[in-house]
Amino acid sequence: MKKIFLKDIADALNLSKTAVSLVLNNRGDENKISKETQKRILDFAKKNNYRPNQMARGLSLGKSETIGLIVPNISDIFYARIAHFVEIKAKEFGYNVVFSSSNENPAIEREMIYSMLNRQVDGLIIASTQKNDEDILKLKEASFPFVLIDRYYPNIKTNYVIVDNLGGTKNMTSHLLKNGRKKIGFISIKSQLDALLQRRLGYESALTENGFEIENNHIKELDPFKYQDEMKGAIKDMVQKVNGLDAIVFTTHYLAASGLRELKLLNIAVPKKVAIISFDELGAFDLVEPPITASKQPVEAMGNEAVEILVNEILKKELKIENERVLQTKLLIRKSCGV
Amino acid sequence: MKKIFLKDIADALNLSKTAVSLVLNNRGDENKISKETQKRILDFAKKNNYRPNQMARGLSLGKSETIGLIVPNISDIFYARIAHFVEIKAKEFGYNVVFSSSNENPAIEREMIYSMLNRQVDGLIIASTQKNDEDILKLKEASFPFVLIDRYYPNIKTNYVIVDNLGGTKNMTSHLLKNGRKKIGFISIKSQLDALLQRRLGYESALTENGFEIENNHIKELDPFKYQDEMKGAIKDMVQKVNGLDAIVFTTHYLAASGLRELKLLNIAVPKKVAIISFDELGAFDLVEPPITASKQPVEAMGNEAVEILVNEILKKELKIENERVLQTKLLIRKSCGV
DNA sequence: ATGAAAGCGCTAACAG
DNA sequence: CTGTTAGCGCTTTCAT
Repeated sequence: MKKIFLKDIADALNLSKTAVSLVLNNRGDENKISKETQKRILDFAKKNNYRPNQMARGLSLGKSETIGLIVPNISDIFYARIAHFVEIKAKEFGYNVVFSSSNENPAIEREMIYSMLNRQVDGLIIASTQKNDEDILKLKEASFPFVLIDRYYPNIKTNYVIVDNLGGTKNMTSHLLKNGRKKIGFISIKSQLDALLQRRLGYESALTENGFEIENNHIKELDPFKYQDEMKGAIKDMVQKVNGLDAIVFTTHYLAASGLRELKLLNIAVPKKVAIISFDELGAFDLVEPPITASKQPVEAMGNEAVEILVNEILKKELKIENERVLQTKLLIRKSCGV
Repeated sequence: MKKIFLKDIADALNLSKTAVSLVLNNRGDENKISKETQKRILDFAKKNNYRPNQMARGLSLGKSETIGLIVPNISDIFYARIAHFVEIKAKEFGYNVVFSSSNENPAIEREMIYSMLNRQVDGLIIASTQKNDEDILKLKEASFPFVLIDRYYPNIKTNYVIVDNLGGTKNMTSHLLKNGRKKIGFISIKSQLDALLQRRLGYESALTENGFEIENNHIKELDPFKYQDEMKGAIKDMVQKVNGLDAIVFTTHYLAASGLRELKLLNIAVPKKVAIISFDELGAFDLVEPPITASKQPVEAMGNEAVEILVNEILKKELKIENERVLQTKLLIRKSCGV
């Protein structure tokens, strides 16, 4: 594993660094370097396991062939799966990926954005805290290639790949209604995230369109960092105090998991007494008792499209086409809403 | 967001690049640069949002302040959680992390190792396919800082952070025995991974030490990529053909999930007829019906320790101390083994 | 067809 | 205390 440099191979072969560099970058023909010389170079490089120093290369070229991925939390299975597909697709295009978690903290997100810029990533995929208008705007003004994923800024025109949150939740709520539920609760996270707002709107519009009232005490929005503690109270309130509540829409997989946990502890029969339904799902939602009906997000497509848009953006430099993609979720019907 | 360089600030302040560089790297005092000059530099840099180009810096310094993480699959919740803790700890030490998935393919793993070396990562954390002795040896010979995580090479002396697979599984099997199970099956993945071998040994030693025979038809090792298809047959074989089999040890969380799925489809009562127990767990194992008893891996400690060892290694350069850590799993007793 | 030389942005001897 | 200079390893223009 002794390191060998461009110069070493030029010296060994009695050629100039230029020739070697050109050939190694597939520009031999184009520069009319004899087939034979090319072969000598290629062979020597392979034999000695030549590997260019990417920092030097990057410095010279002004690019790193790396893309940055910033998510709220890489250990959330949803973002882990996004990362997985981003990685695969990025690799197809020859890019590596560096990742960072913002932990929903806009200050950290900002720091991560700049840290990645310093490291000369060629582009950024961001599942933003959505409290960072300023930096997103700066990226945009600087024409730095980036695409928002999962969460976008409704007021800023950017590339993004998101999901139809309103439609998905409306669909979920309608499903409950179709199954005869009359008093449907809604448990979400207290947050400014547009996705969460849309999910609430979806829930509300399904109710309204079906002739139901929106009752404020049917709606709970929990603290993002204390939802586990608050869940029991929320469930008690809704099921025991709000008379006859017979279903709950959960806006995230972890809320649904937590909610089901509490329902079980409180000995409330699901779906008999209360039906539940979840936006997005955990790996084992089909094994849970009862298996939870959920709107599944198209993670693979999200990852793929984000990378495609980004790479497109990186390569086109100036001539940008803004891409705004809204993908559909898919309702997986299981037992938690009754038969 | 106009980019500003070291030279720009030197020019603007009528100083040399040296002075600026020194001050910005906190070596102002050490080089006896006047407090006042230092302040001017710092202020100007902050005001103009100076951010050094890390590729240039890295090239010059011969390091990147980045560590590489190679795992089989970042979308496996186990590795996602490892990645999460690795990231947090790395950040504490000022390192970024780039990740790659090998998809259990040693050729890809090799490619990723070299790709990361090219990108001048300062160190590597690898959950190896364990079929890459050659490259691991090369890293070792080259004294390149790295630590193995989750999977190690028993025959190669390296730094590693793993888990007591044998002990964990032995513990699990004993737990079943203590609960009165007499005919315990074992479902694993067909693989050369030492972890899996150890888990089998743990199972076997628990049986032997308690005076039970090891029956070959109580043991199934499924194809890593087709285990879902093979699971039904395995379960049928064991439960319906192997007379009176009353428990199954699963060596991974996804096997347990898949196994439970099939047991349910076959209408086999868990734990009444067959108890199950899992090595490691999925997020919702406490919600599953029945909640699955599982040996939980200390992911946070694994990630933390791997980074600590690695950083230590990176900074100490020559003077290495080999660290070999074996952490304990924790048995979470739930309902799937009977009361 | 091939090579010399400058330059990417930063760090660090060394000299003053 | 500060500045000059060389150099990290690679690419690329411009001569030859």
